[in-house]
Amino acid sequence: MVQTMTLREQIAALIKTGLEQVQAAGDLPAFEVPDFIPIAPSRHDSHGDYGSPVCMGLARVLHKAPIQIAKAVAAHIPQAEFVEQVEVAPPGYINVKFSADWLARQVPVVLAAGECWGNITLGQGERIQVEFVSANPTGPITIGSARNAVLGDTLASVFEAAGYDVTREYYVNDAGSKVRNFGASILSRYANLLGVDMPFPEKGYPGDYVTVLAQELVDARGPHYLELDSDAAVRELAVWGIDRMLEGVQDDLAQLRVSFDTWRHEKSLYAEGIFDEMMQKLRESGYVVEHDDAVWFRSDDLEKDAVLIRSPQVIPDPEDRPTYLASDIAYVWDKLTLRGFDKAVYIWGADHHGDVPRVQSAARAIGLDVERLVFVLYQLVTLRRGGEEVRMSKSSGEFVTLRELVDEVGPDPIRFMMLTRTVDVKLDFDLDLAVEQSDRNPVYYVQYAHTRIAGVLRKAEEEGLDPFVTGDPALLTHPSELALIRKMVALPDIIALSAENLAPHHLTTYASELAALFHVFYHECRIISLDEGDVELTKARLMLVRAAKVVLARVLHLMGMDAPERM
RNA sequence: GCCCCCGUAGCGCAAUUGGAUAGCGCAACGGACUUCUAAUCCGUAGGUUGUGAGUUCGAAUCUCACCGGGGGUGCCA
Repeated sequence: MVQTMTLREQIAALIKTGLEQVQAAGDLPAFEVPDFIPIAPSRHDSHGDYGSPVCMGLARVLHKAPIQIAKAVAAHIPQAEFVEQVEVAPPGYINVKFSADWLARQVPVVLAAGECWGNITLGQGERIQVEFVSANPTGPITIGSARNAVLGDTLASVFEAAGYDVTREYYVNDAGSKVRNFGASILSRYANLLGVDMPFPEKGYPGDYVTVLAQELVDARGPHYLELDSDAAVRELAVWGIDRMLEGVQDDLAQLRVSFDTWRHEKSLYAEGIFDEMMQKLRESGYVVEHDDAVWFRSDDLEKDAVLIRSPQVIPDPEDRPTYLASDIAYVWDKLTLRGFDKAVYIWGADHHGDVPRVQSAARAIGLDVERLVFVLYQLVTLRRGGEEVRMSKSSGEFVTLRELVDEVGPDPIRFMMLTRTVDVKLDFDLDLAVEQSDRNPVYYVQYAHTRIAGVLRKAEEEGLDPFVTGDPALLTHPSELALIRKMVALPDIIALSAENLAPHHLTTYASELAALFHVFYHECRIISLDEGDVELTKARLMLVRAAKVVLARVLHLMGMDAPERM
């Protein structure tokens, strides 16, 4: 069950019709109907459920008071099943109030939709690729990447719900000098373990995990790699090490309930000739210049040129060739042309914001529509322990791994905390607070609502009632029941909002509000009553809480969280 | 030097993207369990949205300047 129009869109359509009809009827002079009609949920009950200030904007063109325009328009807004009343409020709002009957009747609709509740057709099957995490495979996943992982995965889920055909991809940076340093780091540790002195590379990776890898090698292969030519050994060990790290990355992310459809290796862009194809294109169209022992990408929409590749001669082995921008351009070409995605979404830390114009400009240079590139830049995570900031970097060898954190607090609190804030704000991750399992942690508030419903349904069964009864929705008339349903029917709009604005944090706000309305309802209305006169009401309310449970589970699952039956 | 992000109640953050009376959670204070899980609910208190101008019917939101905090970038030029 997929909704083709969200409530917001339906209301916009009604008002649009009103705007057209009022002119056709000659009640207002001719004017151009705006293609975007602002509609927002009302913040006060006296304003109905949704309101639109569209007539305020028309006051100037029509030289009339907004309230008069609103009245004239409102008179031409057609009837709709879900609308009880269209009201005009000063200074010129058009407010729409939902019909209570209609709201109650949405309960079985939600139940019928089940885990599909909230799905919309916004994306119209467009193929969208979300590339995220893509951390260098030269070490384990850190907490810094956790925000990326959660944002990317959740956004991908939101896109799926919004009707896109989604691919989750991890880009493996397995070419270039970092990889060589990684291999050399392993070799040096390996040699040391075997009692052979070998200097540690200047830009090597000092973390303990490298020594662990080296030990593994010693155990498995003995001194084999010392017998090889050291270049060959480094090369072999780099490939082996990266494979080993990727296994760990995949595993760690799985613990956070993040997984990928595809893993694209940077090296394969060279092996498949995509890199050469792209360079060829750029050369032909004159975007490439060579000077100072480097190849530059030159474009009028960049203030400065950007380094494409460090050495002008095309060296066959990408590991010997620090490439800067070039791989990224080949990769865009791969995404949008060779593999035919309609859109490519990049989830990047704000420290990469400088790369955005370069990639955009390069995409334009190879003839791609920049609108197809979507960048989500999030502010970085700072980690606190005991009130003190923990600096992290793989090259310093000091960091807190995702694995450690997940083992300690579980995936749900991490996911919720990473999602709560907008991407624009820096995230302070307080390890002490994350560990704390108390009501200071809003995660449990939402999950508890789900658990409570599960408890009620179990209780119903114990009392000999059928928890899956179909009741009469018309009996659901209590204000707290209707408030809960109002929130339930808003989910499709929340999904649209999150997808359009690349803002998955709306899900956490929504989940908390939904849970709050359930808790209020729970206090004000007894669900299971064994009184003879309450038989029908009990059925109706069991049906309502079951639907509420469906919506809570849906939004929790969209966020990649568990919807527990017990806590 | 230039670029990006942030500044909203004591603290941490929202505000459907320019709309009505700026919300939520912690923390504080006062209430509610012989009841389907109190990890809950109800109430009280807390604000010149960093400062100053501008844009307009209307600004937390857009523009400019300044003040604070964070991050990027500057070898060619």
